[in-house]
Amino acid sequence: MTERPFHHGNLRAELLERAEIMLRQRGVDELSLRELAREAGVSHGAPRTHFVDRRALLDALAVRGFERLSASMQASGSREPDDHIAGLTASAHAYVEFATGDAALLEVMWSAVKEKDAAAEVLAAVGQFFATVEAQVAAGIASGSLIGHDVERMTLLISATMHGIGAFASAGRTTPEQNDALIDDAIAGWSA
Amino acid sequence: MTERPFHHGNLRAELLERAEIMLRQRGVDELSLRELAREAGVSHGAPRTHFVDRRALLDALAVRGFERLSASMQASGSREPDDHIAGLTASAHAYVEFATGDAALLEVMWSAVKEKDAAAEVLAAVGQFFATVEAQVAAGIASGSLIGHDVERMTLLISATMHGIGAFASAGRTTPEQNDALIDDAIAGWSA
DNA sequence: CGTCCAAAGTAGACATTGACTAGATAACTA
DNA sequence: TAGTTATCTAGTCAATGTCTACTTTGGACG
Repeated sequence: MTERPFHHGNLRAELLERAEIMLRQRGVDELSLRELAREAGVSHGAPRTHFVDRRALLDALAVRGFERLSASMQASGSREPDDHIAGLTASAHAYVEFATGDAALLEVMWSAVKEKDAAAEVLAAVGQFFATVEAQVAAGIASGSLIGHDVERMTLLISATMHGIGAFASAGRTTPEQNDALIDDAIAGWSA
Repeated sequence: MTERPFHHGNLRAELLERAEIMLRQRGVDELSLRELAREAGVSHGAPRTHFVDRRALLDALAVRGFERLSASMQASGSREPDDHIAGLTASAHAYVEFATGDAALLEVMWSAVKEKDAAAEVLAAVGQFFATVEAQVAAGIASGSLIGHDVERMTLLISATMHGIGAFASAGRTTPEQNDALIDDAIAGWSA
């Protein structure tokens, strides 16, 4: 019988880890701090040391989520350094994949951004996300393969469309094949 | 002192009414059945007669929401019976307006659709929503002012884009002027 | 008109949860 | 080694959703 030590040693990380899994399996509403603590084998008050309240945990999850999403989109997009349209398409695919694979987390992410007094780290993380898209859009416009003069406007439009397709996909309104088609249609409409 | 009668007489309607307001003011998380009952001046168990559980109330709100949204979009869209592009644009504006004015409700609506075992009435309501968009899209394609051969595909794409713009708008990522510009840009890309 | 019944609402209970507090314990540091 | 601080425990509290047994009301029906 391994005695459980007083100090967990890595509680914060484990809570985030387990929370992400629980989120994926059961959604935000079922995410309970106490249950998380139970699973991690600590007392119900322990999480408070690392997260002042439930929202702080969700904010931390949101930040991690945006980081992972941005990284994934950047990786996908840069696999085709010469064809910006293909890169943007790959990036959009990555977004939609994230939206279906981690629907609840994505909700948490945008909902954290939406909060009246959103945390600074969350805003920074969204900023990084938009910056990722903007870089690809800017490259596309600069190379002449994307229409539109205003980079910011195009970035918003493309982000919004990705977001919408992802939302429908995660709502089960579309099939994977339809998602691909929608992404292609969308980007085709804005290609020069 | 008006004695409160045992029978409220119209509790179900009043609960929905108050819930919608509370949703608008404080979001889903703050929506409490007990508080609703208190405000309506009934006991905490009374709502159970009309809504088996919290989710049933949210489902009912979702249905009402979709009905109102669909009606609003239909009204906006049909104000320009000859110009289908203008009609679609007006319809999109109506969606975004709904998204900003009733952000929490819209969340409840899509979240109700997303539920594993979504209620039949909810699915019917979403169906009506999509049918509304589809009618406008079909008219646009038939008249030759909208590109695309596949009505369903175009309906999904346009719905998703509206949804995305609405989401960003309600998240405060865009200004009203930007919303207008985004809608115009999007539809312009798909105009023949 | 009186009786009976189903619908509507009451009131109390229960488990669960997020939040807060005081105190115990371990780890680091000077 | 002593003191300080971060970490965790355990107890408490109010609020909530849900459930159940009971009461009240309005209407249908003989």
